[in-house]
Amino acid sequence: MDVLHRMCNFLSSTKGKKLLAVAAGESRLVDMAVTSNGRDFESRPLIERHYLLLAALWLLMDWPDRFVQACILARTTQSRLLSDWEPPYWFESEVRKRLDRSGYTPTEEEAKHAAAYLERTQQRVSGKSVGQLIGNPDSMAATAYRKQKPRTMTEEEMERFFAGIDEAIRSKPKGSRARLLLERDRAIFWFIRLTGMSQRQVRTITVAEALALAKMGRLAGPGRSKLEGVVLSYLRDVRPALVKSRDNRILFLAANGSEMCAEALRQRFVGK
DNA sequence: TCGACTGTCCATTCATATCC
DNA sequence: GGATATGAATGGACAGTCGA
Repeated sequence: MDVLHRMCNFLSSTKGKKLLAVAAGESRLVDMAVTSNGRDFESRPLIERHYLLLAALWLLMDWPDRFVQACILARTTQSRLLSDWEPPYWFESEVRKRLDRSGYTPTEEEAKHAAAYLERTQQRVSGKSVGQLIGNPDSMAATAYRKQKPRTMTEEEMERFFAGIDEAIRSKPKGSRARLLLERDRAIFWFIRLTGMSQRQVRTITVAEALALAKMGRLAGPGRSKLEGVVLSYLRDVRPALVKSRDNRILFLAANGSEMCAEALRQRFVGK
């Protein structure tokens, strides 16, 4: 009962919404929007509770095979399922044993099932998508579905990309942390686009170096004035709200005021 | 207003691939 | 072969949200 209650809450949370989607898709439940506004299970409308309960029951039937398969498809790992509570042994042991992805090597059979699921749900079958589903995009099993390297974005696609970021920025309240970080991301993207720098160079470039590059760098014409505009507006509107120490000379800062790590930068890119 | 809770951001760690 | 990039798993910190 404890697990069922926990699953109902988990499925309605952001971290559990992918698992809920898989449960709805696989069980042929009528898909229904569940608001993730921090409410607990008891305070949700009856129809939502009914839906969540059905999804949780479906997942826990045929324990543990169905549950594990759904978690793999939803990329839900043991740490998300086991954090912040004390699960019963029967639940914890199976979850740890079968959903701990560290050092995991997927089989061809698993890749085949993942590809079939992607096709069934009308998603693109690629090395990356199959690899993500089976937990290791670099595995031999996933590589078999790999096609060619992604091409470089066209100018038109690039414009749409930046328009998307602008739209996301406008959707956030002025002065909010989320808006601030999006504005920083936009500056980073423009900086990379205009300078062609690697992510490592962009992470470590100082304010002085960036200003020098913008004012007298190798860029010519509109590119240079655009770069200068990007740097100056970032320094005026965004960086002062992120910087914690006056001694910090790094241009692009993480939300905590320190230099961004490679993974953080990559995650921001991938998320866009 | 405040406390509980959720969601987001990102640092750390490890494994592997790619480039020079 | 070393340096660097990429990708995944994990968990802590903290901002945001909501109800009492």
